[in-house]
Amino acid sequence: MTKTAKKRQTRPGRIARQAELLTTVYKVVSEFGIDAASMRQIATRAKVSTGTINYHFRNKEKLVMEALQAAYQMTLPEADSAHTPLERLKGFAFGYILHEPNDRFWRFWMNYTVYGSRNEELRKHQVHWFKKQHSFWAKLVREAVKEGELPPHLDGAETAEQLLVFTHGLMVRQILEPDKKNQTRCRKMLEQYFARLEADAGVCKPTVNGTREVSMLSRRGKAA
Amino acid sequence: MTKTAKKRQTRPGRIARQAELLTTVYKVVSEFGIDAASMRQIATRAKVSTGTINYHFRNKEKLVMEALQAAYQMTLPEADSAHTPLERLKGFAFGYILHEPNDRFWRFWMNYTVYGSRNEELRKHQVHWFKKQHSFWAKLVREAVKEGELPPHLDGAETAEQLLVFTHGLMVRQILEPDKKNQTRCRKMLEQYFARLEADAGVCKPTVNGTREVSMLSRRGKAA
Amino acid sequence: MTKTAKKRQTRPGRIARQAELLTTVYKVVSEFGIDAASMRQIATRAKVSTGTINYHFRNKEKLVMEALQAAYQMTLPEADSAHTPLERLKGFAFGYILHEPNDRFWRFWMNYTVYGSRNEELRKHQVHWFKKQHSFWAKLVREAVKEGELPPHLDGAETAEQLLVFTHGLMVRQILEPDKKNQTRCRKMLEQYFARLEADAGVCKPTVNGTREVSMLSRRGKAA
Amino acid sequence: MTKTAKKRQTRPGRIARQAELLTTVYKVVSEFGIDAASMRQIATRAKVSTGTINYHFRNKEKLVMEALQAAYQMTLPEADSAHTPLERLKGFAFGYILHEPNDRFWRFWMNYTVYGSRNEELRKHQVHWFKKQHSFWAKLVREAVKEGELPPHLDGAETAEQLLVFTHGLMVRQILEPDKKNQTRCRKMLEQYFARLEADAGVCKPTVNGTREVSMLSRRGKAA
DNA sequence: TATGAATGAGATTTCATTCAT
DNA sequence: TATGAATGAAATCTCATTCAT
Repeated sequence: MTKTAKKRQTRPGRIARQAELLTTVYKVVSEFGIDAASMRQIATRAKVSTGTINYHFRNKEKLVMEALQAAYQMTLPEADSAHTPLERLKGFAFGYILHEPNDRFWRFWMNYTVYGSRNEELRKHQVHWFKKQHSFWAKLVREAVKEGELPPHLDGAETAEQLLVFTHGLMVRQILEPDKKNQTRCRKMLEQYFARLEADAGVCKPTVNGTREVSMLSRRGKAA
Repeated sequence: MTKTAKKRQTRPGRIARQAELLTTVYKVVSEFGIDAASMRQIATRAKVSTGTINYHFRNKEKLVMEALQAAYQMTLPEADSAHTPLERLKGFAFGYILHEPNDRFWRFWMNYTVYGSRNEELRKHQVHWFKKQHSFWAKLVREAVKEGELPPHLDGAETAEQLLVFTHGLMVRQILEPDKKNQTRCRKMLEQYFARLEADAGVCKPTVNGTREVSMLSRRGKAA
Repeated sequence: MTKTAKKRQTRPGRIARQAELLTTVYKVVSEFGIDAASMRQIATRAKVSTGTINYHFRNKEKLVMEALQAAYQMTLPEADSAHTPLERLKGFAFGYILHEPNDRFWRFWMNYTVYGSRNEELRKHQVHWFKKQHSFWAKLVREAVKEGELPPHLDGAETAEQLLVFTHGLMVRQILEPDKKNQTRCRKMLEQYFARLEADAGVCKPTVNGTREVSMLSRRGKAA
Repeated sequence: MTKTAKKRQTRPGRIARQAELLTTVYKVVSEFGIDAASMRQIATRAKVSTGTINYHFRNKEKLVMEALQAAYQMTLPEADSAHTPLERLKGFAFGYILHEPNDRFWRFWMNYTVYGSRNEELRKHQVHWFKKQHSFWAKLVREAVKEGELPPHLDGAETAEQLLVFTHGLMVRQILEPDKKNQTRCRKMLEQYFARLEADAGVCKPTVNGTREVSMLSRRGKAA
């Protein structure tokens, strides 16, 4: 077989072309799902030939994986400063409330995730990005705690994970009913989630009153 | 030719045959996803011919819809008594922690849900069942409140919806990493969720006044 | 093989049932064509099971053949008296002008004819009926000539055949454009055809003036 | 496995390939009819894969339509000069007398026409070509009248239409009985048709005055 | 690099027919 | 007689991928 991985050098022009392509992939997949998005459809929409796609990306699977990668890179790193850690965390979390154009990303993400349940390579890939996201959110939580925006007893990793679970749940909810009304409801639920977090999430593990006091203190400390 | 009349065994009757088929569908779809589950594969696994499937169910879409219906009917109505409302609610919620064999149902559910984002009929179908589930959980919450198992200020519908969102999020999390360790972590998160719920989720909607002492105490402590 | 032609006796009740069935066949085929008319569709429309059809008629081909037979028998033998031969001939010929419900018969006939071009048995069958029709029309022409309704020089067989050709052409024309306007035009063409026939078709073979006179005589004879 | 790369020969180019394919379609359909001509059969006969056909033509319907188009373009425009208008008209009309290889075209045409009775798009297509043909014949009739080859009272459009009807009828007749003997008979009928046309069809539309004595005489005789 | 015609496997679906009841 | 579930072959069409240009 001539499957001897001809490593292609990155050359100028090539990158722009590829980025365009990946954007198309991500659009088409978000609309039709991975299985139903055909290479021809993608090629047509991207205004290249099918041959070109298979030339650049070995096959469909690789193409989709690279598209996820690119999508993540487009979406995630809007990590600017000029905002407090909590504001930034909220910014990311509310990104899960679907609205043009970010819903495309999440639709793609959902398709990819579910598809991953029957393709180990894709799943690993997805987990990799999930972990990155998780640790980033955890860091933000810790910073927010340090700056007194969140109660001090909150564990970064744990709080981040729970928040991620909740936001993923919201996404499922919105995919189930993608109308405006439901989006508003979901936004409210997320606001409540944060309200509870900021006010007092001390109940979570330490049901003893001792810890509770700490929580109260922290609130007062904030009020002071 | 080997056309030596393969004598068909006495047929198991229409209903039995259909139930068998739907079980197979649900297995295959949970493993491969809706698009990747081919009619032939389903037929082979169910040991019928492809013609038989299309004879009973008009087409793939209808088949999958009926499979969901059947799966729901198998899974949901384990609404026994002999348990308190909260126990029963927990029972349902912890059903979202994947473990053989119920994980199959949820994998199927996830595939169906995501698929529904590009098939209005399926989506409607899914929403229908979601609403049923939601109102059932809401009822359980209200009963639990009435019996003092949950804080009095909790709104049935709202609490149920938030819980559903969280459990759906847990499901996504488990599909992303379907190993034992993660399942344990998810179970813990759900336990914490309930702990918080039982103890005091009073921040969310603090509009109620003075019914449950414990809750109120904690509030007062906060106010102090 | 158990293909030992179980000759089924004709029993009361059976005939009515069969007639009903054949009518349905003929309706369905006229709408969809022979290939596209499925046994299931016919069965459903006739409100019997597919098994019943295959029980009565060995297979689809036989079924369609019997349907033509039945259709011919329904359509053709409206050979009453109380009309002059020419009137009756016209009656048959104008039957080729499509209008509910006789158009169904001709649509069926056309499908059958074209289908016959790749099925010798059906073709033979069709030819058989065509010949019957032809000789009947020829007889009517001869009678019309005898009674002075048509010019004396007309040959029965030949005139009938030409008329049949023309009417078949009209049918094709009407299938091509099945609107009212075209039907009217076709009717006019047929009227003209008859006008020419009655007036003087003497030109056809004998271009000499001699025969022409005869023609004139016959007309006068009628007027006298 | 015998997957030993069957080297494809250098491809004959898009247009050549398509023309080849359409010729095959037209052959196969003329033999088996539209419904019975399977894509696979066509593919096999054309020595391409089924994929190739569906790549070039979207689907069977489009394929058949293009085949008719191509067939028309191959058959019709043999409009040379060096012949008088009447000769050319006769040339076209006698084209309806089936004989290799033009019978293929007419078989195809008949199948297409009948099929059109249940497919509006095909029917429209067929009507379009019919109209073209009709206006061309009408023009020839007018030219023939002008040159004195045909009686002056003949209306171009009407005469052409009647002639077309007759020839279509002859085609049906020949499909019904496709043997030599019948072909000869049909040819004779067409000759007679022309003979009558050339001599005097003055009865049809007696609105003209006095040009052709014979015709007028016969009319007067009738009036007397 | 890029193209797009060509491929052939495989997907869904339909169909005439069989046969246990 | 009559039924209708079951069959498996075959039909149409789609798809990822290859490869000569």
